[in-house]
Amino acid sequence: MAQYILYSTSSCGVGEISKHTMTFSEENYLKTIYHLTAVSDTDVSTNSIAEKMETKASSVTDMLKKLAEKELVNYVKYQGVSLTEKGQLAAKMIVRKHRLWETFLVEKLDFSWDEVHDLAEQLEHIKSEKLINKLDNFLGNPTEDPHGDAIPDASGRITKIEKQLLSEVEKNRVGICVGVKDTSSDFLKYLDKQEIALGSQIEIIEKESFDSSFRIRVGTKEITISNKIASNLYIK
Amino acid sequence: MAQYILYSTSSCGVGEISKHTMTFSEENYLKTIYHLTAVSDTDVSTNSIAEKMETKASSVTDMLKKLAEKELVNYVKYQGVSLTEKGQLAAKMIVRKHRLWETFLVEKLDFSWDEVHDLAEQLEHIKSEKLINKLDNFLGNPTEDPHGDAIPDASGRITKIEKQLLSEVEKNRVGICVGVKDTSSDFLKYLDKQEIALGSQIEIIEKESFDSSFRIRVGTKEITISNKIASNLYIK
DNA sequence: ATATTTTTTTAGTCCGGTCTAAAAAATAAA
DNA sequence: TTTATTTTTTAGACCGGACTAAAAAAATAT
Ligand SMILES: [Mn+2]
Ligand SMILES: [Mn+2]
Ligand SMILES: [Mn+2]
Ligand SMILES: [Mn+2]
Repeated sequence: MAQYILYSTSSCGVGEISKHTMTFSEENYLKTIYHLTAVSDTDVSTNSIAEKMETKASSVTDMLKKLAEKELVNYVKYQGVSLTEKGQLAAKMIVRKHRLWETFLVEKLDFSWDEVHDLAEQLEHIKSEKLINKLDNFLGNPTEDPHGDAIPDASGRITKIEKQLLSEVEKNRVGICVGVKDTSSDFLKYLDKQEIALGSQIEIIEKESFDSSFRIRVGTKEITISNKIASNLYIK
Repeated sequence: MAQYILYSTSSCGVGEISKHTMTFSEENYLKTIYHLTAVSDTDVSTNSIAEKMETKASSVTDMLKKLAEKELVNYVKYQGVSLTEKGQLAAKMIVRKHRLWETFLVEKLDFSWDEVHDLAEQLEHIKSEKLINKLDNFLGNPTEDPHGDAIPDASGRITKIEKQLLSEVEKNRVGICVGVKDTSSDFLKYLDKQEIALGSQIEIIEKESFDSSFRIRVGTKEITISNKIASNLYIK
């Protein structure tokens, strides 16, 4: 009875993963685990995956076994899951595709930043290394997507940009908006309404201690934003 | 016991079909029926679908029932199948997507015409009317794809170009190569080797009656091509 | 240390899409 | 017109990926 204890010993290149073709479902699970790992850095729980994917824990367990069988995750039952080298690389390639497609949609097809995520959820599953590398080139090898998120390069490397949540920045600091944490359409449309975009200059005028709201100057005009807004905006 | 006799009475617009989301498989069946109809114009047989899709007749029968249930095809058992108005429009939209993506890959990403079909087989299933219309615009609303096939417009209309198979053209005629019938990578690479491309001028110098081969001038140079080649090249 | 609650896994079902084998209908041959 | 062949459909199974309900393990509370 296999216990799915599969620790990757040798590393592997991008070429390896593209041989075994993955299903959409497998790709979505890998991507979710990758994103969950990024925030907590510990092993990821079955429930957290289920919650994020809006599925049931039992479905997650099933899939974790399959992914472990394919050596994409380290899975020990009741003890959560983590990505193997191979799994991490595969996940990064999906994220790469997602973010490059988002960039294409905004830069070339004139979509607005709140429309592209759902489309990229489809496009990220198109299987072709050549296509994505040509697309990358066509776009001028961008390092960030329309939401300010880093785009992994063809070998999976990420150049991470130092940025801080607006909510964790001291009064009087002036910075440039370089990213958003929440990428929901609602939030992005709110930012459009307030004329906050990537590249906007933001100055913190006042922090209200009572409700942790912020008085900021964005461009020329002064506005008040809630703490929830401030904690979803990255500045540099 | 339903007999699947579903004749479409009222016509329907593009908006209609985009509501009910189709599976990849359903889309592939529709597209196949569409293409088979184009050549014979009579009802399409179960076996011909199976052959073209490299699947089994029993699988086809199953799917035809489902498509009939959704009023995408007129299906009477043992009597073949045809597309309803709704089904034909849906099929055209898939073909539209396929050919626009092929055009994008060749025109913008610098793929060669023998590489794009398989990729377009994936991309044609991306669900978004807005995306495909924006892509169409980005490409300058092309009317033909890289193989000379007509691209249906947003409402499904096709401007068909008069063209003839090279094999059916009389001696001494001079024409422009405007399309290929076979779009296999092998055939397209052969044409590359012979420096025959869309737009090439072709003059028929001689028809060899013994093996029906052709002596042609393409550009400056003179070459001999088999009847099989000639019957897969369209000229105007 | 024991009982309770939460998390995770297992067992069993379902659905879409495929398959094989066998039955039924349509077509072709005798 | 009867027989043989081909085409098509049905019956039953499998697989991937989801679900519910119940069991088992882990975490928390008493
Ligand atoms: Mn996104
Ligand atoms: Mn993004
Ligand atoms: Mn094609
Ligand atoms: Mn084509």
